[in-house]
Amino acid sequence: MSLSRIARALGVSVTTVSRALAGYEDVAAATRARVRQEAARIAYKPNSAARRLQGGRAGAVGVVLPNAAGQFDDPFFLRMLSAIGPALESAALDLLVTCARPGQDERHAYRALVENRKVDGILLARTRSQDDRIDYLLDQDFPFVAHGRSDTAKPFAYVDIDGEAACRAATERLLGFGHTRIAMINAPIEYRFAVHRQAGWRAALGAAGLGEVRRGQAGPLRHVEATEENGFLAMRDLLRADAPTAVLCATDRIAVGALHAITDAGLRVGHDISVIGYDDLPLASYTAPPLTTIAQPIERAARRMVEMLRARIDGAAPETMQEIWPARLIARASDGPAPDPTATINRTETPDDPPKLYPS
Amino acid sequence: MSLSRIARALGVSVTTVSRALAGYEDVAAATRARVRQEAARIAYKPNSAARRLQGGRAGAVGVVLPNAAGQFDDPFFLRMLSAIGPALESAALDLLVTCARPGQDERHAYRALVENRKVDGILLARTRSQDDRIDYLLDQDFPFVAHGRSDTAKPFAYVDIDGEAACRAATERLLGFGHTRIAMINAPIEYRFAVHRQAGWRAALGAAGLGEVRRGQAGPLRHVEATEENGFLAMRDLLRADAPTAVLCATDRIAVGALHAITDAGLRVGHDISVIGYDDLPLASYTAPPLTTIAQPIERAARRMVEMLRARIDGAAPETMQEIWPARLIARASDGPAPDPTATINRTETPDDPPKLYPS
DNA sequence: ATTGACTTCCAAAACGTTTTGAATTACCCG
DNA sequence: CGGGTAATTCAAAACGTTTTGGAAGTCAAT
Repeated sequence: MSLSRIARALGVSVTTVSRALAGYEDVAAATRARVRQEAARIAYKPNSAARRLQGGRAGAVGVVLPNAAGQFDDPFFLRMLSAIGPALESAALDLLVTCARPGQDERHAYRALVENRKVDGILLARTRSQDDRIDYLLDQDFPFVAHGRSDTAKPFAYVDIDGEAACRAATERLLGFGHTRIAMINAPIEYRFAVHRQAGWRAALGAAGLGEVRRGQAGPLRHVEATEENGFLAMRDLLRADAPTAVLCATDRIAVGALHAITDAGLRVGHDISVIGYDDLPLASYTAPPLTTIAQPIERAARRMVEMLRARIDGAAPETMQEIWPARLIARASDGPAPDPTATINRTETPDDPPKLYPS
Repeated sequence: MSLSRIARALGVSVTTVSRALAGYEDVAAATRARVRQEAARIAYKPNSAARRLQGGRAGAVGVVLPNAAGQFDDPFFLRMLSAIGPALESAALDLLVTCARPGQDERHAYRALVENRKVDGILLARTRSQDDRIDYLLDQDFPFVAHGRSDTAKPFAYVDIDGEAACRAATERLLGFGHTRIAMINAPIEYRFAVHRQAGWRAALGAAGLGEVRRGQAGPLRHVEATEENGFLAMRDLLRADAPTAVLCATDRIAVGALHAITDAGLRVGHDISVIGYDDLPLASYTAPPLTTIAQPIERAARRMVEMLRARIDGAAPETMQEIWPARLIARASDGPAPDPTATINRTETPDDPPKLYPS
């Protein structure tokens, strides 16, 4: 109704209008100007459905949010979205968001996106070692970029953060403080990021001669879906069973729960027990005490993922699009020197000297 | 390429295939069955662009996320999205997400959605009293549903939470504890929810005979964009200038910052100063101490908004789609009886008895 | 005057649906 | 056997764009 309307008003053909607006050289400068002016006058906006139908491209990119506790409700996804949005906009791509519970729902969501040609490419996060979604997309030869690695035969494009190095550094920091019983509360091990973070932690323990990591030994280990509540429960359990003096948490949300369990037990975070988180949520500066944590450049990674996806959509090969970026430890007040062993003995009782959160 | 492919394979017309799959009665049962079978065999999926072009509908709904601190990064939006997603899916509508900084960017984003016919309707949240977006959409007669009210001449569809009643109840609770200097750290007053929450707080103070709400009087008041940091700064300022014994925070994120400022000053939350938040983030159970706060049924509201939007898209009038739902106070441990006045006098010094966060 | 090269324009096809209006066939009734 | 009704099918148009493959016109060189 609209290109044709301009065409009619000006007495030229639809083709000419189309090409004038697209800036082709084969339309006279004068005509182009007239077309442009009329288009502006009636505030012409191309119909995106028509454009897509003709062009064979959806002009959109898809993201499927995992709709489950510890997943989608994680601020992580908001940060990703907030960076993806503007990056896509500058590429004139729309962002199609779907929600799906991990499992069958999720497979269905990806199939719907691909098969109905609703999007030209997909961004996905929180990769798993064995990842349905990635297997499917590789199998379909559909352009996608992941945040995180996965175990696959064929290569695919990803940006990942080096959680292994980061967690190794964090653990070494704790070792440097003199801790010898350093627990980890990790996310479920099927997530690839959990594998890496755990590997870093374990490597640091091993290098320090605390290699035999078994229950009751140098490195007690728990796996939970990453919510505050699960962090709380896991920490409470650790306090009962394993008596670590330091805990590395796979996410800040876990750490928040852990902090709570520790204070709840009458222990002082940063004195009796050190805690290090991962994510550097805005919140992390405002826990009690402020959380030492690991910051990842999520926004920058997301922007890079969009760049990669555009290249993939244009047919570029994924082999050269595999990047691993460093994370950075942010030292705050939730960790510190290992406690004097004698002080730790009666740790289950309320200490005589109650916690003083912000020593002046 | 696809309806026609089935048609060719079966030796019938495209029309017949289309109508068979759509379930029209005017195609013979036998034919319908054959078509269905062939469609299933080649895994036929309609091309959504073609469908949209023909139908004149976008088959999608838009959400513009405000990309600014204290806004988009608020878990509030994630909760909304996670409820909107499934609700739309059952209506076979896509969700188009755009990010935009409030201001010119934002206007542009809404115009793009409407003018390029990318969506059939829009959902928006965090309404302002004078709201560009709403004015524009009303002016364009474009279907939309808001989370929150606004000052407009024409009626529009919304679901809102009764923040006024909730904040009035929360303030009354504090009054019942014997507090007489009850501050509020509110979000910027241009947000409609801030207006309501403030009105509830003020009404309760007024009814208690503490009506003269002025600086230095019964109800010190601050306005900040809703981040932890701003909550922290505002609370610190309040402690210096106004010495309230209780603080009502417009959001949990503000409350988290406020808690921090209070403990930082050597005061005990729930004893020296009571704090009540608003949102009931998952986090709220895991602050120190656990936060008394107000819970809103965001997910249910979001689902209802989708229902309304579908009706609006189908042409229903907005007058009957204006609902205000109650919120609910969740009592935890961050509030309690007003402190003995004599104890409050030397509140700026570190108390002899340091805070004990979790009294047994 | 013819040829060739440019410049400028356009008709028509294509993308994959849905809808409209009509054609064809089959059947029953008088 | 003619006429009407019902059941089934389909050709064509429409949605709004982009692309393809010329066509028409102009100009300069031959």
